[in-house]
Amino acid sequence: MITLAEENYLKAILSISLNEGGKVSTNAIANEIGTSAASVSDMLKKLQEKKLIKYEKYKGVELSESGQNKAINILRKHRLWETFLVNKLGFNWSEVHDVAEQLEHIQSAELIDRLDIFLEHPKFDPHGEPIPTKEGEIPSTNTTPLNELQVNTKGKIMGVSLDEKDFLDYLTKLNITIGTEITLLEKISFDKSLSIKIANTKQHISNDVAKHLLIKIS
Amino acid sequence: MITLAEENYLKAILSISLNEGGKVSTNAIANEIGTSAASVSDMLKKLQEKKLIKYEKYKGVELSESGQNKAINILRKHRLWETFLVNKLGFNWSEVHDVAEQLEHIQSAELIDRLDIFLEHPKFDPHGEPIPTKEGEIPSTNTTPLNELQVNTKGKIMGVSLDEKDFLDYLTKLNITIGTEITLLEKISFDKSLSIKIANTKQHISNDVAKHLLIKIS
DNA sequence: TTATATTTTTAGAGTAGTCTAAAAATTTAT
DNA sequence: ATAAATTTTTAGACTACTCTAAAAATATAA
Repeated sequence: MITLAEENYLKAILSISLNEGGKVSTNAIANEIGTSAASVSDMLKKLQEKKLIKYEKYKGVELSESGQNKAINILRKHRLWETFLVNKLGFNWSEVHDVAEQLEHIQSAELIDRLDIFLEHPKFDPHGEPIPTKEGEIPSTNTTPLNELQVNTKGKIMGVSLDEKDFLDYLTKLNITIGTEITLLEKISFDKSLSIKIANTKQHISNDVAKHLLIKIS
Repeated sequence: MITLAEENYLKAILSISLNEGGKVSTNAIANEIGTSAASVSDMLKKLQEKKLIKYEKYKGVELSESGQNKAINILRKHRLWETFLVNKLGFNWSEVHDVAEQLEHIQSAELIDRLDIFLEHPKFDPHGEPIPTKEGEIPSTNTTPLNELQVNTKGKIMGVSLDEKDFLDYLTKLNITIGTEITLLEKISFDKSLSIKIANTKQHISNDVAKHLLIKIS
């Protein structure tokens, strides 16, 4: 049986390796989970014994096949629950993360199968992130972070790569949501901030915001 | 903050006192939770310190007002989730207990408010048990266990007071469900078993089954 | 390439919850 | 009303997870 703490470690390792690729460091995990490096070191030993990770002391860690399956399943559950909370219960996209973090640990494959059916097999969650399939595939989205686009490129916002209330509420204030058409007007080299056009209105956003906006070029 | 274990103790104490009334014994709790009396004794001290129960050594325990509020809220969550699982996800009434036992611990008042709205403010769960209100009222049902009825009484099954798979599957096999019209034909004094009539068919059930069938006399 | 800084691990300890065995209190029965 | 049975509590120990402080390993930089 897998414990709640173990599930959170697997999830953290998956999340980091999806963002950075390659082996994951002890410190990166500690930072992601909000715990000490010592605790992480301890837990890595346990996960190693359960064959959920491949781990060599001082050399970093990666998920084993069974560990990756478990982690992807948690991600699937998280994104399905977020979809439920927004599409069925009427939550705002900025309000669902914390509750989904609890719901993702509910143990029942049947429940998730039925939830998936009830939601009519959604492909993306309310933040535009792809929902892993039951078989553990994470569909790729073919999008580019806004800050990597060339000036004068036009595109559509397909998703956001950060699920934090303040960020999402700020986007809402800027009239930015999934599906919004956007044009990159200018890149300021000094602070990497961007001028953009949304619904014929010119706006200015920081690089920190832009890098979490996933664009499909049109 | 209240822990998962503490929530389960409060729930157990509420459940026992709803069934038996009066103070609850250490052994009764140990039995309900499936743990040792020693563990219960330990936990009662902690709950006492948090003012969730009124407890005197060797004298039994009852919920404090705040403890009762918390326990009733857990019961409300359990029954709302069971309703969701059956009414929206299509689970059978015999399959929902274990998942609801997990879901009842999700911490979010907003979630439960919205779930209640989504389900259109159900008054009863799939087993006919009343769903406590947000204010902590448990509506009374005015029903009588089948085994306490007099011979030749006619009535309707309004609920069942036991949420166990085997029991519920057996009822389904007997064509017994919420709303079923039933007539008590005969009480066998030897083993307290009963002859009943359902949909013009005569059937025979044990006292153990009958006592969990809640009847409204018609 | 040797010293310094950073990262990671180990050591030792604390909390929450559990257990068994034994002691203490209460209840029941003669 | 005292002995026996039952219930409850205490004592001591174990697991899972966490922490801080110190030691060990690795990476960086003069």
